[in-house]
Parts: sequence; structure tokens; C-alpha cells
Amino acid sequence: MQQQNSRRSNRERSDTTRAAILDAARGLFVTRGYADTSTPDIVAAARLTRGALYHHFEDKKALFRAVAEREAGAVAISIEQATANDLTPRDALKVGARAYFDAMREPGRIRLLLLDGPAVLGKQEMAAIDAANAQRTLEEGIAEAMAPAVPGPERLSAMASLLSAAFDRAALDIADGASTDVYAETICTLIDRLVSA
Amino acid sequence: MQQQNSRRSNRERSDTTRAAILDAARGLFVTRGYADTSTPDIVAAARLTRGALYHHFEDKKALFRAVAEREAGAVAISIEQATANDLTPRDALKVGARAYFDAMREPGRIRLLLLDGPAVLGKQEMAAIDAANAQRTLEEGIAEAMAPAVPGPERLSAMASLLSAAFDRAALDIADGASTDVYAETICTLIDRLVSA
DNA sequence: GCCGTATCATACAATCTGTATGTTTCTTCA
DNA sequence: TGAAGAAACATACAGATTGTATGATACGGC
Repeated sequence: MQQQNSRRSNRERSDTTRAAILDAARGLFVTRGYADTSTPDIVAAARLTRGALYHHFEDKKALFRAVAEREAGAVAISIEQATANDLTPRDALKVGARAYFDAMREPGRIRLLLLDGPAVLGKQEMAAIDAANAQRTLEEGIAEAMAPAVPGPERLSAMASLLSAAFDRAALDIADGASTDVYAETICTLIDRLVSA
Repeated sequence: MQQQNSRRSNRERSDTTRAAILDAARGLFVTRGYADTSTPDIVAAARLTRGALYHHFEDKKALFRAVAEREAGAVAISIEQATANDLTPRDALKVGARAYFDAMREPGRIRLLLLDGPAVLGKQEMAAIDAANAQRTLEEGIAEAMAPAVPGPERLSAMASLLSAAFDRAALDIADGASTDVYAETICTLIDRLVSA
């Protein structure tokens, strides 16, 4: 006889508490930053205990990694949706940039992905999280847009990295009050001139 | 009767211990990162005690700020020296970029100024530290190089910010093993195309 | 030479992280 | 179905860290 509704499968229990911890952690990481957020505060916000946290995550850094991965995934999905229509490679770059700016306006993503992320996880790991596909897609986009005058792989990779850095900085400046339109236009001219060799 | 050479002025005492703390802190911040460096470790490396540290610096963050400021100042001097000769505005941008890459190869500067800095001090304060003059010089350089087709102040500021972000990313990638020459050339073409409106 | 202050050392309280251990709930299988 | 075992979670603990408060020593002005 299973008592009313208090009987839940282990999988179900794990999923809900894991999600609760992730949500609470995201909220605190965003408002206070990673360093100034304590695990007691996180579990208090999630109405749990530190036992649950350390059962689901190896340590505080692993929890942050999970939060950052989830956030980066959401950003990636937004961009994919925006560039799903068949566009010219050059327009895909521009539309993708605009979609990235819009996605990064979601409060907290700047701090999570561009400020705390690199410091907490290191540049390598952070790049692996969001650029696993982004870097490759960017390279492909640039290559197609510049065809047939495609630069060598090293130059291409460098161009993609620099362009992605410009995207990040644009998102940062926009979050600090700069005009999205001005930056979108500036990025567009940047793409145009970069591509029109 | 002043005992042999142990008599030093207060100013002298302060300067040496302050420098010792800064040096020790820099070394540890660079190798372990800000978060994984403890104040006991810092003062142990400086052969002092935490009392001295908290006498000279308000807290750990203030110490980091002092270290970062000193480092950013050194970078700025390197760039100024490199661009001191009278060059065309466009060449000044290119030479300055190259000087920046070289200056940032000094071990630890990447971590201090580009990774930990923004996370610990925030984007605003970090920008105030290194871009106080850099941003303005960059804008002037771009404006002169693009003359007479100078864009409006908003666009100009955006271009300078994006270009500076590209510089930073280039320094990061170079620190991760990318070729300095490839990135220097890529930055040069980027400048050429951006400027030749 | 003495008193106030700056410099630095030591001691302390509060907090946090990670782990170890205990308790409850679910799952499996005989 | 009913233990036995494992998973999920709570509690307790040890070590370390930060910032402050207090104490000792060296310097500076009168």
C-alpha cells in the first residue's frame, strides 16, 4: 500500500532535487557571483541540505559547471532556431550574431558565461562548453561566406576566434547599457569587410 | 644609540613590505589563481604575517586590485614605448597590437588581467584599470586612421571596444599555443579592412 | 627622553568547504 | 511479500580561511 502521493521513484526524486539545486544555484550565482555564494545559501534557497548537494555534485565547482552548461545550451538553441531558415552564409553570420546578443540579454548569462565561467572553470573548459559547436559553426560560416578565397585553417581559426571575441564583448557592452542596434550594425560591417576580401 | 642598520624610516619600511606582499601575491595569484590563493600562503611567501597584509590592504580583493593595477601599468608602458616613434595612425594600431601581444606573453598577465580580473573586480572596475587610457587611445587611433570618414562617437566607441576584445582574445589564444605571427597578421588585415572604409 | 602613532604580530570569532556517518526511502529478488 | 541492499538525503565533524580585535615594537615630533 503506497501512501497517497508521497511515493516517488528514485529517478523522479533525483530529477526534482537536482533541478531545484540547479535553479537555486543559478539564481545566487547570478546575483552574488560564484565566489560570494555559499553552499549553505544554495541549499537553503532550494529547501534542502548540503547532503543533497554533495550527493548530486562532486563539489561546488561541478555544480557551477552544470549551471553553466545548461545556460550555454539554452543560448545555443536560441541561435540555432534563429539561423534555421536558409540564409546566405553571410546573412547567417549576421542573424546569428543578433540572436546571440538577444540570448545573452537574459539576465545573468553575461556573468555566468563571460565573467565567472572563464575564471572558475578556466579558459579551456569554458571554451569546450560553449564553443564545442559554436567555434566550428563559426568557422564554417566564415569559410562559406569567404568562398572561394578561403584562408588557411590556421587563419580561419584565428578569424573565428577573434570574431567570437567581438560577439562576446558586444554582449558585455550591451549589458552595460550600450545600444544593441549600434553594436549589431557595427558587427555587420565588421563581417562585411572581413568577408569581402 | 641606533642599533647597527636595523633603523629604517617608516616610509622605507612600508614600501619594502608592501612590495614584498605585492610580489608574493602576484606569484601565487598567477600560478594558483586568485580563489585558490590564501592570505596565509601569501604572507608566508613574503616572510611576513597577515597583520602586515591587512595593515597595508583593506582586504584580499584590494590586494588583488593593487597587483592588477601594477601589471596593467607595466603593459601600458610597453605599448607606449613601442608606439612612441611617429608612425601613421594605421601602423600605430598594428605596432601597438603587436606590442600588446608581446607584453601579454609575460607569464601570468593573461590570468591576472583577462581571467581573474573581470571575475574578481567586475567588468566595470577592470575596464577602468586598463582601459582608462587604452580605450581612449584606441578610439583616437581608429578615428585618425579612418579620417576623414570618421564614424559617429557611438560607432567609434563600439569599434574600439570590439577591436580591443579581439586583441584580448588574440593574447589568450597565443598564450594557449597559437602562433603569434598568425594572429598578428590576422589582426593587421582586420585593422586594414576595418579602417579602409 | 617621552608620548602618540605607524608598523607589524598574535589571538580570536565567524564562516565555508568537503567528508564521514547516520537515517529514510526505494528497489530488487528470493 | 518481505528482507537485504542500494540510493537519496540529513546531520555531524574536521580543517582551513577571512576579517577583526588586540598586543608588542619601532619610529617621529616635541
